[in-house]
Amino acid sequence: MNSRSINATVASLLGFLHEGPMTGWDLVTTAQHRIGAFWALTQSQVYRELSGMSRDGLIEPDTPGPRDRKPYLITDAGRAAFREWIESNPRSEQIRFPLLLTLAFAEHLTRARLDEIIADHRRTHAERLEDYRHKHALLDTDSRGDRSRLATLEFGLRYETAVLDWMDRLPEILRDRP
Amino acid sequence: MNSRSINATVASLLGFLHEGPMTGWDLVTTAQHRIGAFWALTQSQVYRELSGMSRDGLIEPDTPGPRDRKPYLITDAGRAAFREWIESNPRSEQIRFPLLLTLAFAEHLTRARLDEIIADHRRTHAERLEDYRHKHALLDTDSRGDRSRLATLEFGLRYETAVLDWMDRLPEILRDRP
DNA sequence: TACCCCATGTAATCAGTTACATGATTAT
DNA sequence: ATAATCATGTAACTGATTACATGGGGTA
Repeated sequence: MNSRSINATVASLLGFLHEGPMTGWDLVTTAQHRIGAFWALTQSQVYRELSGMSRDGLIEPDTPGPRDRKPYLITDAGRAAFREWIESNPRSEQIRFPLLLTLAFAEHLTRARLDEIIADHRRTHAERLEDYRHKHALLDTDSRGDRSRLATLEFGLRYETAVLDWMDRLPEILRDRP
Repeated sequence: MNSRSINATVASLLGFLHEGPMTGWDLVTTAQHRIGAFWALTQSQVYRELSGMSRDGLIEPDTPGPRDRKPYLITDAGRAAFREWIESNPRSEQIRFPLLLTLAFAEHLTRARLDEIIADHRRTHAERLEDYRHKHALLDTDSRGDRSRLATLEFGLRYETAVLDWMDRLPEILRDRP
C-alpha cells in the first residue's frame, strides 16, 4: 500500500534534511531564510510536522546534542516521499491579498484614508524590493544551488516591481471623473 | 466591551451585504466573481461564517424566499464591524507558491522534468492573463464601483505579466554553466 | 548574576478544503 | 420525465496562527 502523499511544508523540511541532520530550530531558521518569502511556516508548525514525520518514519532522531538539541535525520522512506512530491505537479499558487479586498470595497473609504493605506503598503514593498536587490547583488551565480536561489529571487524582484508599479499607477486608476 | 474584530472573509461578506440582502448562495457566487481571484472562499466556509455572523448579530435573516432561500440583512452592528475593518490597516499579502518550492529544490529534478512543470504552469498563467485582458476590455471605467474593479484587475494584469515574464527567462536563469 | 538567545514543545483556536447528503425548482 | 441548477447544510480533516510554558547555556 502507498502511504498518503506528503504536503508541501513537510516536503520542504525533507528537502532541507537532505543537506544533513537538523533540529526543529535549525529548520525554522533555514526555512524562513530560504523559502520564507513565498512559503511561510511557523515554529509550532514545524515541531508538529516533525513529530508526525518521525511517527511516519520519514525522519529519525539523530544523537542529541547540548541544550536539548534533537537533530533529525532523513530516512530512506523520507527520501522516497520527497522524491514523489518533487516529481508531482505543483498546484498553482494562492494569493491572499487583504489590500485588494480593501480596494474592492474602497467606496466605503475616503480618498485620503485610502491613499494613506496604499502609501503604507508601498513602503513595505519598497523595502522588500531593496532587500531582494541586495541579496541579488550578493549572489554567486555559479553553483547549482545558487541558481535555484537566483530563480526564486528573480521572482521576488519581478513580483515586487510589479506591485510597486501598480501602486504608483493607482492614483490615476482611481482618479475621480466628471 | 469591544467585540473581537472580524476577519477579512467575514468583512467581505459584510461588504457585499451592504448592497442588499443576499443568501449564502448569492454570496458565494458574488464573491467568486468579484474577489475570487485574490480571495478564495468556499461554499461551506460561507455558510459557516454566516451562522457565526448571525449568532454575533452582524446579520439577521430576512424574509425567506422560494427554494429555501434564506437571505440575510446586514445589521447596524454588522455595518459597524465592517467599518472598523475597512478603516484598519490591511496586513500584507501572503503568497503560497508551490512552484517556487519545487524550484527551490530543483537540484533534485532533471532539467527536462523541470521544464515540463514550468511549461505546465505557464499555460494556466497565460490563460489567466488572457481572461484579465478580456475583462479589462469590457470594463466601463466611468462608475465608482468599476474603478475599484479596474484597480484590482490592473493588479491581476501586472501580476500575471510579471509571472509570465519571469517564466520566460527561467531557462536562461537556470542554464548550466561551465 | 542577570539577561538574552537557543531550543524544546503544548494548548487552544481559527481558517480552509473536500466530500457528502438532501431536496426544491426550472428548463429541456 | 429527467437533467441541470439552485440552495442549504454537516462531517471530517488538514493546515496555520497565537500564546504560553519551560529550561539550558553563553555572554556581558
